Amino acid sequence: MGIRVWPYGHWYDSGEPSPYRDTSICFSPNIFGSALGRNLSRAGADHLIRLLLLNALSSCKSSADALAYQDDVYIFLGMGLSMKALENSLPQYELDPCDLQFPESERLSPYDFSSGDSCLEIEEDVEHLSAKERKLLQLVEMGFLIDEASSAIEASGPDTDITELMDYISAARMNTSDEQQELPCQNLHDDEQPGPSHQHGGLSTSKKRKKLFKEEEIWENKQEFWRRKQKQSYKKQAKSPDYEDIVHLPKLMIGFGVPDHPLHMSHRTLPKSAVGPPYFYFENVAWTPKGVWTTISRFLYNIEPEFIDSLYFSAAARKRGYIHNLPIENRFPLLPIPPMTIQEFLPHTRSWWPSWDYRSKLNCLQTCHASVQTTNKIRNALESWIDEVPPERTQKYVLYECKKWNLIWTGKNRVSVLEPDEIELLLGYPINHTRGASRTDRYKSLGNSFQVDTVAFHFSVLKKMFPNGISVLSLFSGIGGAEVALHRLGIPLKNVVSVEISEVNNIILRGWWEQTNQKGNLIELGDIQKVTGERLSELIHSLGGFDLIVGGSPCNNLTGSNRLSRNGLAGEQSVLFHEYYRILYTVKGIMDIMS
DNA sequence: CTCATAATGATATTCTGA
DNA sequence: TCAGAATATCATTATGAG
Repeated sequence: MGIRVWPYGHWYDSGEPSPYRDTSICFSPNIFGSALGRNLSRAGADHLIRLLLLNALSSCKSSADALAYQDDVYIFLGMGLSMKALENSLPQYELDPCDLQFPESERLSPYDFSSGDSCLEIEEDVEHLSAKERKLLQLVEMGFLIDEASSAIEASGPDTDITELMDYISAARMNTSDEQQELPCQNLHDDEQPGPSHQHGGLSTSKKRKKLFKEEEIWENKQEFWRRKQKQSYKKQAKSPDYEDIVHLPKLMIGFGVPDHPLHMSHRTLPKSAVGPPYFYFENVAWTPKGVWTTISRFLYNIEPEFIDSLYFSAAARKRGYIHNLPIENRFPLLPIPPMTIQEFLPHTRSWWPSWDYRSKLNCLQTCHASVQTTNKIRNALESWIDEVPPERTQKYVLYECKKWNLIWTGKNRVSVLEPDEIELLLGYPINHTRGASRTDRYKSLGNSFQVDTVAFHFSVLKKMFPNGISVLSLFSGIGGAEVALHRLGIPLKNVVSVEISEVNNIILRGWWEQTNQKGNLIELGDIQKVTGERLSELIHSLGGFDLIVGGSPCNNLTGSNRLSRNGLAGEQSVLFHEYYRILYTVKGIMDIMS
């Protein structure tokens, strides 16, 4: 007897007998698509089940978890079933990972069936700095030059106490120079100290220089430190063998085309299985760790991601990848067109904007902003250059910080962070959209949201299709970027089911819904992991299906700004990507049955 | 408890000049 | 063409005040 593999969304409705009646098993359609709905041979099923169990058991967080993730396999256990039960239901299969023919790279770590705990521990964090490097960086941050710091460590060993190392360096300085050299932290305002970092810009001999700022000095040294470290790691790693498998980001991030730009692509053909209804729209950051977009695309019908920089829609950059099955013909931009440069958007900054700050666009709006310390340091560094243009090294330092933190000029030598109101406008939201939440929360929610004009450009094709309103399933809604975009396009919102766990964001969306006098239904669901197939089925039957499924899954573990847990798709928050396509497949499955 | 503040690197990619 | 430099990046955490 063969074993039938059921696509999730069909199993509970079909009434056909299955050896796993209480367990639904779903594979990524691209990997096991050929197995879906077919009767497999005993051997084929055997292999599949083994593969599935191995993957599931090694990636499941605990036996009580209903959901198990692995890049290419997705399992959903039916109600009341635990991993244990699944395991018990298959006693005939000897589960020994070693006798399976996995490629070495996919070999799973040993696991223990009796323990419910995870066997998938994230490997020890990306190897941090070595003890030696840590010491070196510490000294560099104190203002010592890299070369003297590293020779001190070479001589005394990496375990030497930091104060001893400092003594060593000052002693060494005494020997190499007749002049008394003081420690950098104590005195940086006098004449130069010898060292490589002073060769920048050939200014070391200039009498014009009045002050040598500690901040600039340390910044330059740190840059040098990371440059050297990068060089080392570059040498170490040869070119990656699976280079071709990786989705490459386009040089010009214009996707399939943006307004006022020659079209890159006028139409495309989608795989049959991906064609709507419903339409779907997925978003995430463009710059992810290697291979992430390849994986995402594989789960979403191998559709080519559309990489777009919101630079072409506003005064701020926002590089994102979008995977969707919307038509791309006859798109039109949202009106009015917002200001496209910083100077147009913030005219009052013009009078303070130095000529050497060549920026006309802001960088990506993030969830964090610069500290007052940073802006003070910049002011201090600039204030000594009365009536003259600061030297190149100062300009470089200031520009680096301004770009990094999106600082704008609000006074003579004074830079400031953007206000939440300004960010709202830059992202295309109505002003005061997030008002009411704490300042911190506003920055956070806005930093995590869609750029409305960009999304609206993609959604504009829906306007003709749904003149009587649209039903939207909005996953990871946040502050409602998709809803705002549709509303601004003039597409009536018939039903909106918003799945968002953050109460702050829910309040913001609800507030907007009321303020804009929406006539449709707003249904709020909290935790996406608790949205079951049954619940979706109820909703689909009562609302008559969804026209659009939109969502941007958490990017926390993908973005380069994350210093601590940039673990890729397996990371704590970004793993919820799997929920996106689980729900997409489920809804698609249920709607297929209905039609 | 909430809120604000400040300190905390690393990576992938593009650019550039020889 | 290519090595090295330059650039950009939807963040997390500890801490302290109220």
